[in-house]
Amino acid sequence: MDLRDLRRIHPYLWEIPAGYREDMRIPCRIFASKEMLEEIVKDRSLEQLVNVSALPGMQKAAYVMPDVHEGYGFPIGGVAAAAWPDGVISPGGIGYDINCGVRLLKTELSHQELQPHLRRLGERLYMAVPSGVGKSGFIKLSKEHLDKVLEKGVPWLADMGYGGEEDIDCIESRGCLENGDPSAVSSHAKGRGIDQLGTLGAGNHFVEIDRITHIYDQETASAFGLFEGQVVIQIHTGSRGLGHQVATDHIKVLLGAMRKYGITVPDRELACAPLTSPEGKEYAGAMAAAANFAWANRQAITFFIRKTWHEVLGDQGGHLSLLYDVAHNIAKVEEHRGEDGVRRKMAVHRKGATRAFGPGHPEVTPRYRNFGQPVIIPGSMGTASYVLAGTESSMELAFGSCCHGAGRQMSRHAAKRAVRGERVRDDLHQQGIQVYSGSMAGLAEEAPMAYKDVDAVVDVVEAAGIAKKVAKLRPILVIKG
DNA sequence: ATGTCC
Repeated sequence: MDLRDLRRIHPYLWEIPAGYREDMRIPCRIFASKEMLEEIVKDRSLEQLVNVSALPGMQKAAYVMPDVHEGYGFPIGGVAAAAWPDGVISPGGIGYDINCGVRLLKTELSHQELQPHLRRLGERLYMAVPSGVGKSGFIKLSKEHLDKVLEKGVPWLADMGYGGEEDIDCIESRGCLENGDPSAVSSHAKGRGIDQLGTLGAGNHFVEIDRITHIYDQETASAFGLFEGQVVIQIHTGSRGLGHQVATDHIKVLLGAMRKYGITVPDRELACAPLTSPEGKEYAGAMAAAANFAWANRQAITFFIRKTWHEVLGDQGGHLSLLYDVAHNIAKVEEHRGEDGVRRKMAVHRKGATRAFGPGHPEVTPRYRNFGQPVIIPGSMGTASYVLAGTESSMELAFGSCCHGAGRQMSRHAAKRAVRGERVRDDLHQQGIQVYSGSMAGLAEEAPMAYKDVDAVVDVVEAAGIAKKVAKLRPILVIKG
């Protein structure tokens, strides 16, 4: 993509007009500073965005966030909405890690209070939350109970003793998409997932203990229960092997089904089917089931973190309450205004993008409704993370969405060539950050240098008006696959 | 992201 093909709408919003390529149905919009855009045009992410704008039923505009980079079919950091019921659903717009997401637990302790216990806590947490590719967990589910997880998500797991109503209330969609369909999930996918509840996985997934170093918005922070110096815990993981297999299985089916519906796409990786077709509904049901599994996974990890926390800290530890749990790889049917200003149902695909509903939205729990939905933005290892709040203007500017993290700027391969894992670990230790990881190669792939500057990414989404800063976090201890 | 190639 050439910078000259882009029109500047605002200082932090750019557009590729719908006439740029013949098959575009809607324009493409990019949230970025000029400096970021100069980097973004270097990979294929904007070509991929233009491809997305050509899918049947696309509404208003296809968006990318400042943390955008190339992905499978759709760019990571992308948001696109297909009209209900005439549009399509595309697994490439959701990603292989269905409902990859982040939750944040609030502690009642300050950094100083935790410090004497940190080493023991890190060692114990590393044992309590199994990490690494293919690792299994401590929960033994029967096939019948796995189906319950796939169908009912966190509310079922909470009934089994792994959480409470106050957790459910602070999860996007209350931890359950109602169309979760266990019968659309292959036995192969179920076999991969059955022993993986309560496991972290690998790659950029982590459990991280942070401290709040800055409050930007005192009123919202108080409503969210956040204060300066507070220790908080982030959990970043998804649907593990189960979600990956669901994506693999259904992409194959959809590739074969497109001809039947007369759909042509500019890239095979955009395989899709009409939302109301049997194949589209089957994928949507399987995706929802995998999403429910991912929420249940983050809930199970929360259970084991709470258990470990209390074992190490006793009564002094206090309660670990959930701030919020956000999905950043998911498609959901929501109501939004189209380009004509008329509200209609759409299947909003967010791939490496976070829902950021504004104040007053009925989908946001009453406890936060006056302030906007909490949005959790994890940085790369060793860098800051943020808690943001959704804004009213995000609803109009980007279907109520914002960025999801720092965003890669270096491939995994390039990162491994550039730095050794031992060096990354030692550098983090120098900064006072404890690292527990079973894979030095994994640490190299996730080195801070492999990621964009999260501070700059968050500054752009705030300046563009799609989220506002509430709190800044700095890492203390990180557990990785 | 992923039992990182059936």
